[in-house]
Amino acid sequence: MDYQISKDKIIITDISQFNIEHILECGQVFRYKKIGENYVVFSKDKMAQINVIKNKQNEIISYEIITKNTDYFTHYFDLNTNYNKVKDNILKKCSFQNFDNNFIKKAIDFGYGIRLLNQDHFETIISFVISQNNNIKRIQKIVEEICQKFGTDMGEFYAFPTLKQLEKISEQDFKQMGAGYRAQYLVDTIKFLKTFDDTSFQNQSLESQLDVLLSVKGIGPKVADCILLFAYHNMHVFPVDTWIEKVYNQYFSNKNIQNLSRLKIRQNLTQIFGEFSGYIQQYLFYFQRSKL
DNA sequence: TTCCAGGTGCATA
DNA sequence: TATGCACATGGA
Repeated sequence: MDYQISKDKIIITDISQFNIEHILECGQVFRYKKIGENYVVFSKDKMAQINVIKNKQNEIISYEIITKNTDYFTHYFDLNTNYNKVKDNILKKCSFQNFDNNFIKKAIDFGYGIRLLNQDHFETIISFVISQNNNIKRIQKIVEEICQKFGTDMGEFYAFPTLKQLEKISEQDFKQMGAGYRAQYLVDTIKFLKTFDDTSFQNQSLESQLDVLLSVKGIGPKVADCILLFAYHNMHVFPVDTWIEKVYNQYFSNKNIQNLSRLKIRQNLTQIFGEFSGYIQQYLFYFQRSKL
């Protein structure tokens, strides 16, 4: 995708491939604020303000990303991927499978401008442990409180805590911040992160990466998939949560075979979408949730 | 009051 | 291997 980058600003004019509302509100990230039509997003110890630029007819013509960390947010927003090609490839997969792709088209149209973010690894791991059996508003609230109470004061905002800062948080602290029964999972996860070698993890196969993540008490198949998708940008995974389960039962499943296990649903969907699983998963999740 | 949310661990068969 | 239940919390 085309974009112009300078010292403290990135300008995006291809608005078919970038829609900040859809990118941030589609459920992949929890640390952002909406200010009018503009957004501020926080990642690790960095922030970016995304301004919507309109013409006289009140139509969006571009976005500007204001940040001191242009390189970081170029990668964060996945700006070097062409999402028009991604969408074409998803639809090709459907036709190759001789698949009724009408609702897929609808979901992709609805979520136009979604991009799969490259989020901070540890922040994503902690956030998605909190996410289990929880709703997005509460997840956002808990993550924000963790930053405010234990992260470094950056002036305009609080950074996500470093590993050293995370180690100081007790199970009782997490409970006080509303984590509920996940508090002990969080403490266990942080203990795991102390011995975690992120570089060697990135060089492992998907299968062994899943093994590593699933060995942590509190990380199951769905959270592991979310971590691999949203932190490590692995598009071969298909996180199946309650919304994707609904999508599957409504559109994909043979009406005679209802209530497949989430594991089986994941198998079927990754078989259809292969290396584009992560992308289509996000469009479908956002589309299904919008129906409420 | 009950149900639900970007589920998981554990006991049981 | 698979199924069923408990687990915190707050909003609808």
